[in-house]
Amino acid sequence: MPELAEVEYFRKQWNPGLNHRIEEVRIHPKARIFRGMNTTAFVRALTGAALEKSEARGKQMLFIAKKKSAKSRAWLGLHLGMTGKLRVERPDFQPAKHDHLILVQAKHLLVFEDPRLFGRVLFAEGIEPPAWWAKLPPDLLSHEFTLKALDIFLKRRARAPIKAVLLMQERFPGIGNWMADEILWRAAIHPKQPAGSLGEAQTKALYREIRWVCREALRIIGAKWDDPPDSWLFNHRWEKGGACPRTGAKLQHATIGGRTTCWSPARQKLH
DNA sequence: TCCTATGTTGTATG
DNA sequence: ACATACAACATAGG
Repeated sequence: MPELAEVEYFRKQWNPGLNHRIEEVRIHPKARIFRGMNTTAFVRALTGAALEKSEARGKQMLFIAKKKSAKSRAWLGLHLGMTGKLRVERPDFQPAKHDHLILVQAKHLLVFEDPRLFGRVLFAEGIEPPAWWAKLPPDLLSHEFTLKALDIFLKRRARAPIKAVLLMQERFPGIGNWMADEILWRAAIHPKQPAGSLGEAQTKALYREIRWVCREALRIIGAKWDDPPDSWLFNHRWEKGGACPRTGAKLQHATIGGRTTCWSPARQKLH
């Protein structure tokens, strides 16, 4: 489910737990979301610590916790994979099958559920943010994501279809399958077009629509999970026999870059 | 039964 | 070393 805006929405679901102590940590230690980590140290570090703040960068989230009078902090990274969700429950809630991580507080349970287990938990202790957080690529709405940076990346991935390139988190953190399709539809670029073959005007349009879709998705979905208006491709891409909201022509589907892709052949032509 | 699903990663190949 | 493509991961629902 979660791309940029959905991740931001889920991050805020744990806001009721900020500035409150974690009394207990309940986990399914063998769940795949904990792969590669020391769950014993993880539970020990978080138990008794207070949640200070949280941040989201692309599809990654960071929760910071600190024990009273400790110098070092506990850095909890969460990735929601395909089906992860964060939610809050009352303290007497009985965990369900896919609730793999629960931070128990006096007034709330902070729950991470993930049926398909493609999500991931990261953890570190220390004074400085860990490398897996500090080294994330620049936000697409920051000044560091420039037209020039976009152009350089497209030319390095010259032969890959632009749809596949937009899914690369090292340059487009937070973009997922539906956002990539929405961006290409707005920029009138065919998803199969090789990234290195975009002309100057196309690259500019792509840059503009990347920023626009990120901003609007965060505003509409990230805040309250409202539905985008019907003028978006988003509302039509999964409809049976769906039509392009701008041309009225029938939408087309194919697997591109390993993912089901939707586009409007009337707007997005292969050059 | 078979196909699909808003994601990443390990591995093979060029 | 770098770029590209794709199976694999695990579960539920149509």
